[in-house]
Amino acid sequence: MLNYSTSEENYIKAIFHLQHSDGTVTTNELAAELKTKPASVTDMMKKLKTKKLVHYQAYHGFRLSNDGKKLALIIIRRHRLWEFFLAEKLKFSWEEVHAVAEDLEHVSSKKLIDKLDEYLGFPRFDPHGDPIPDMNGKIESSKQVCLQDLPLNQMATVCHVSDQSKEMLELLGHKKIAMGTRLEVKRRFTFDNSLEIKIRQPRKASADQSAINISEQLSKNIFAKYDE
Amino acid sequence: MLNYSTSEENYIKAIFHLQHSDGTVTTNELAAELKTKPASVTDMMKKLKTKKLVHYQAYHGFRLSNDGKKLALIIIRRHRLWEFFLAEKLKFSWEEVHAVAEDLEHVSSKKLIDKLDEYLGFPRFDPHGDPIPDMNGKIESSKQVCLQDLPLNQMATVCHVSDQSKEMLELLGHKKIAMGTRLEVKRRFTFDNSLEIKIRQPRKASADQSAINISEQLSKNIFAKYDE
DNA sequence: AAATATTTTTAGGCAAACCTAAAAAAATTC
DNA sequence: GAATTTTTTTAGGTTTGCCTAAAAATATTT
Ligand SMILES: [Mn+2]
Ligand SMILES: [Mn+2]
Ligand SMILES: [Mn+2]
Ligand SMILES: [Mn+2]
Repeated sequence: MLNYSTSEENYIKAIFHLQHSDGTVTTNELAAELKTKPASVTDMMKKLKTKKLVHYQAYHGFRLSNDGKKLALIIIRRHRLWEFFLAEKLKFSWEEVHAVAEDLEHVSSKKLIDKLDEYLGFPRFDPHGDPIPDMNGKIESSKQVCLQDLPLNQMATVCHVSDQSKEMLELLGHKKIAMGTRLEVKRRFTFDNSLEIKIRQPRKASADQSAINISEQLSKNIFAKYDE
Repeated sequence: MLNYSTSEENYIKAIFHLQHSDGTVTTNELAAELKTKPASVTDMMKKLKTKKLVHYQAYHGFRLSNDGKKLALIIIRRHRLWEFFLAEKLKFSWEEVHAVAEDLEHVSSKKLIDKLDEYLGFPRFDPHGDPIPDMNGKIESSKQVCLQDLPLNQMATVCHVSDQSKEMLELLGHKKIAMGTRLEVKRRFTFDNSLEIKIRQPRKASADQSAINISEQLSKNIFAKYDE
């Protein structure tokens, strides 16, 4: 595998994070994620396409190729191992590790990362609970939990609904929740254990991100997997 | 202190390494050190001058300003701490650490480096025996040794001659060795403990780098300090 | 001190990664 | 399905860091 610039790596990682199962990623989404302009994204997509890291057709979004996915997992592996090192060994606090790892992840020596992994005792999760890909890019799929058990602000993808009654489906339809819907819990009200959640609209960058409410009963029947 | 690019940092560090006591550094020297072209060096010197990191006058070489020196010591601190980490904790071999540290040194979080320093137990020397600057940029001046005790290929600066007789000075003059001469020992012959040394010509980039021979008797009377 | 050789700078260009503004395509609304 | 809005791309520009070739300054020889 060749060597990629910091910028290319940041794009690849961002696409990986935005892209889920099915998903193609849009120009505006990626621009928002990377705090850059849509025109810059288009430039970069053309380049990444010639390097065969993404599938891209003008005006129709893009997704990682197999090589692109492999690369993304390498970068995520680096990132999370460094986060673990910073928290575990250097006693950085939980919230500080990300920013520093954002730079360290671009040091590309494979030997460095594999030795670091060994030194740390092959940790399986980073300080945020996200799984660390192994040497072969294998990543533990994070467990599925019901919405009640989801940490606040943890983006997750709906993957299971335990009650499939007509009434339940009616409610889900109304709330615009379906299999594959990506959401995060923004607040938990202790009075009645109701949740305030935000649904991430696919193919809409900054569209109606308004929060909706979920009763405890409903939340216990919706299961989701943490997004990476 | 502001943030500098990887390229700027590499230039600053290279100037520091080439510049000794007195010394101004020349365009060709720096170009050779950085494996770049003289024209690129001139471009960068103009920029570093406007940033007040070097004193530079066209056609008359350059040297680091006080700020430039401070920055150089920060980068060298990072570099050597990472080398120590790689060798000591990750069990990298002696010769492997440099290349990796060359990248890690550009991750600029001060907190990262200070915590790393603490984690490593405030080491005073890197795996090559070079001193590690402390948090304030203070660096231990490396000890002076006679040429016999100098490790092979360790660039050093002549700083003392114990025998000052006419005969000795005549010989030194002939061999073109003087106070401040920079040299390195290339071979040691076990038969008679004579040394083959190379003298680095100041203000001449790739000039007559031919090796000369030094008898054991002479070598024991010449003292030098490791260069950084 | 002239002539010659070497070193350094200038001039002009290129690639990467950004940007703004305008044009084109796609999606949405009427 | 036509009009409007939104998204995406194109066109053209900037900065950084590099390059080659030519010109200018300095150093060395003769
Ligand atoms: Mn990054
Ligand atoms: Mn993390
Ligand atoms: Mn470096
Ligand atoms: Mn070293």
